[in-house]
Amino acid sequence: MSSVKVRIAPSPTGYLHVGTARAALFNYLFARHNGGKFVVRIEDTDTRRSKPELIEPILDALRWLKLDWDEEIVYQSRRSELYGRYVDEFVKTGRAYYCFCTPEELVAEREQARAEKRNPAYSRKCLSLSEDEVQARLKAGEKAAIRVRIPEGETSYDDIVSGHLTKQNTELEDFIVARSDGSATYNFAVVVDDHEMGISHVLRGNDHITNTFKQVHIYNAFGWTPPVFGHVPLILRPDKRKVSKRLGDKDVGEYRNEGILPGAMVNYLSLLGWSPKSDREIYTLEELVGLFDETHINASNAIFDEEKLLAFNKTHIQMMTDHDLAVLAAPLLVEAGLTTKYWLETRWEYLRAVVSLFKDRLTRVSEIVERSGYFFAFDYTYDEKAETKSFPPEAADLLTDLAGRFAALTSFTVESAEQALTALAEEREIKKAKLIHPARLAVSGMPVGPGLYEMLVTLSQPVVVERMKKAAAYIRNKQ
RNA sequence: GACCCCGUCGUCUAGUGGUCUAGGACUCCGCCCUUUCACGGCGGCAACACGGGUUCGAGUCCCGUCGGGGUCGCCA
Repeated sequence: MSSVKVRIAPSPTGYLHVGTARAALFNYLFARHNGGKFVVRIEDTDTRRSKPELIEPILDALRWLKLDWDEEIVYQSRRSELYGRYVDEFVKTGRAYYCFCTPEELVAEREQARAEKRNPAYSRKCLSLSEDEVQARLKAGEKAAIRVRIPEGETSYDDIVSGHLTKQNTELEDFIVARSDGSATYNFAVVVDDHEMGISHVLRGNDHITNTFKQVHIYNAFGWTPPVFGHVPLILRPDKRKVSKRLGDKDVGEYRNEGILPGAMVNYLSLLGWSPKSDREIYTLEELVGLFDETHINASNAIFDEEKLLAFNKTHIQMMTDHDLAVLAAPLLVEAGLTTKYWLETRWEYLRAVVSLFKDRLTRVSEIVERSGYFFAFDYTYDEKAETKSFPPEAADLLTDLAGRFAALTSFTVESAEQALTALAEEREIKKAKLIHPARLAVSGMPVGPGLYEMLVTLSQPVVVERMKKAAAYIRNKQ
């Protein structure tokens, strides 16, 4: 495939949602797989609705996903002159015409059409205006939008995903290509840009299929060769509606804040509407680049299943090295007030050991905050429910005894700690559980957590001894 | 409503006429491992929307029905 160039064209009217992220991913994978270019174009032709302050968050989300782009970012808002030239040419050559209908009139027409169960297509009222009248009204300062004149016939193109698609031109209607303020609308600007930028393939959501016919018509009218189109299936909510910010669907940034790994998001998204045709599901971005094949894009819409995203996240966390996980966990722990940046930096090995204990137990990286507090401070309270079960009166004596034995160990290791505990249980003829549960609660305040002995060793001998003695005193005090 | 797209377990999917008593993953349920919670291992529940064709043979091809989604803006 020669000179592949694709683009992701987000509109800064909202944050990056999963649908756009997935489209970006497919375009990125397609470009990288074929040694082509992946560029970003900001579609902000609608000055009223576009919010410049949303551009950076969108780019940030793209960077976070590691979908790095080539070349300079193109802003449609800075290319109005270019569109204007083509619009003029369109009008001059008779492929478009002035329309003096006001938005209010058009809305009224549409409403009436719907009420009468007719199709709400434009009436073409202004198409029959005489050249003289048009010029006179323009000269008088009347505002006019510009509409394409759709000829009779049909428009068709070959879609990578859905095959040969055809639409009768009567279904297209004379859509507006330039607003009455002279600015080009989406369907026109997109064609000019994709053509000027040398875009070879357009992979986008199938909610654009209707637009594609309109755009293909413009390409044809200009005598340009359209890019190859591929309409990927939509990502739906569990209620089967298109994902939408309005309905409260999370954007990529929110998933990021919730502790989702970019690799997990990319991996999960890659399998929504595409398949490597393999039983394997876990891949890195690099592996996906190697595997991506646009002919394997599905045609049917997919429901976004957060449960499965979470499962992927869990797996991707397990795939990380202790060091990398520690890098992610550190700022979260500091932010939560559990420790300080300086403290962690001077005790990196400790952090790494702690993180390692939790690696197989985290669904989200952020969970480490609420689960590992006792590794950084001895200010926790004992879990109430666990206390009634694990801190019976006799536990005080047992903890004191166990603390003494731990203190006496010359080498505090997983093996020696377990041996000491086992020995005590045997001597007292009690189940090990009678020691394990109180010990866990004493040193962590929690009924659940990492393996007891690993946890003890990581906390260190003096800390463990101190905490067990404190717990013993606490139990006696309760009596 | 019109037009367009789509239709395999609850969800994501494999399946390109016979190897399908339909495979994998998530979820859920058992068992093992572990005297915690997980990880891991093993096993289980669960689907070809329906009806006609075509064919020796259809999840796979064709048509229809039904169902779902999308679009119908001087938004993108």
